[in-house]
Amino acid sequence: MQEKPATAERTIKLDSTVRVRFAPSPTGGLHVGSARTALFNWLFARHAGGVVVLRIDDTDVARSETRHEESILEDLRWLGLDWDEGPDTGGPVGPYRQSERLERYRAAAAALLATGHAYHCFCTEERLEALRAEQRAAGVTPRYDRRCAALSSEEAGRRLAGGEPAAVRFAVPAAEVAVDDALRGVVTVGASALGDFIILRSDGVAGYNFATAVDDAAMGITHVIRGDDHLTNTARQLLLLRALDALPPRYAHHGMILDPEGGKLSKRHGATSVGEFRELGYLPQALVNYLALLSWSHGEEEILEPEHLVTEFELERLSPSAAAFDRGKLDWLAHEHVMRLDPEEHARRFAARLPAGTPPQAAAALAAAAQPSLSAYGEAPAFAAAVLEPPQLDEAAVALVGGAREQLEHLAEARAVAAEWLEPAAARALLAAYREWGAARGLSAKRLLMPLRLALTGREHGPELHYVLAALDRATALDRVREALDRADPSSSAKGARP
RNA sequence: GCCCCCAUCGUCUAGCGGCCUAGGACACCGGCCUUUCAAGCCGGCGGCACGGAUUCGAAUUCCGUUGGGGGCACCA
Repeated sequence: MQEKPATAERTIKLDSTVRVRFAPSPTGGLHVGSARTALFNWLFARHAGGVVVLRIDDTDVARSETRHEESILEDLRWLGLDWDEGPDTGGPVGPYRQSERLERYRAAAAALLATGHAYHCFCTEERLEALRAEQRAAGVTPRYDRRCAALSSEEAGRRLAGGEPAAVRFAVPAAEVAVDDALRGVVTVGASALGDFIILRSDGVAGYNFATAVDDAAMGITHVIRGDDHLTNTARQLLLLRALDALPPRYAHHGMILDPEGGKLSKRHGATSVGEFRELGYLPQALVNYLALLSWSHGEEEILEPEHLVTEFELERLSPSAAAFDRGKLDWLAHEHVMRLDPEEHARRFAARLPAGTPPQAAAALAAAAQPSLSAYGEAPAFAAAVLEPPQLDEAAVALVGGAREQLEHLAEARAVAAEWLEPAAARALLAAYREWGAARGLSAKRLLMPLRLALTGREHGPELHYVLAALDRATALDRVREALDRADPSSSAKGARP
């Protein structure tokens, strides 16, 4: 018996308002993969002027935790992905936690039982496990053998009345299911690959596919954008929706995120959760931009702010293939976003990452020095420490400093009569005068400045020197120069130390 | 094992039968700038997985192979 595609004749009304949902499971933090899926849904809905629903899929009672729900909401907010209806805000089709909707699932299951679309199953876990092992060994797709479907209603009723635990299974029709995917066209899944799955566990809690189908219908969800790992689930949900006589949403299955080697994304390759990227100090708009660019593109433009993404997003341009997570490209994009940030906003974020007690003048100078090169604010402490922490000069550095005594003493004199703190511009002017003075004596910029850098920071590399000078107060700068000179030639310290 | 999906530079992608001796971005390499390292700017390297078929013409369509990914729970 051939059956026509389920969705073809049941398309969503064109004039209906777009309604999408994020449906995270609170069994852990928000993964970048889930965040990207949420982002696509959000972009699609916001672009269309639609409604975003946040639904907590917490039917896994054993693994769901409130603290995870809270952290997911926090991560979503941090990313700027807001919702119109959800467990915190409420809404017309609530409640928005599946654990609070169990009665609805039971009622729907009862309806399916009554119409013969579902049946009670008394099989034990042990039997099911053995069955699966057997099937696997025989090289066939493991699936329920429908033993309990053959039970007469009298017998089932008798066993139920006797208190025997029973789950409810959906009777999958022996036909093919056609998923009309927005990105892939019609994908046909043989029902033989599905098996009669459980819609209500023996403890009375709904299974994932059932709760999802019931809620997508009850909440008026018009579009479901999700990873292609859900393709076979979609077939199940379509069957369920049809049995429930409900209109299915439009589905779009995008590709998944892979690790840099093309495998499954895992911790082995660094941060994988939104929370980790936040802690590393990435700008949320940068992570959003990067995630959007994995599987989606907009011409040659790559650096896009969230508002821009909303106006340009088109579902049809989502790629059906998988994409590897590239930390290098994320860092480049993040860097671009840092450079575009308002300098004051940047300085505020930078300073917030510095140790307590860092002088504001130092923080300001270092922030200005760092803006053209940072990718994430987690880099701030090390960037600042390289300048602020007492310098450690090695032998070579000491020798270089010793060879530049005259220049350094001249610079120290100039610094000694200047303000306690120098703005970067003032420091730059001071250095310009120093270079002029040196040039008149035939000293190259390098011979003037490298010894100074070494004396001040002990390092060959670092921010431009005027920022270094601006980050150190007068006393500290002078102490460092004198100390370095002292080490170069202790005997001349009396000469070197001027009032 | 069975079922499903995917397949353009190392990576993300543009390309939707002739505008393609395949464009952009990251990375990489080289140069410039420069007190250093970065950053920035300029240039270079580098790809249609393979085999058939359709067509006057294929990266673009179809079939197969190979490769990768996903699914196959009283998890979601």
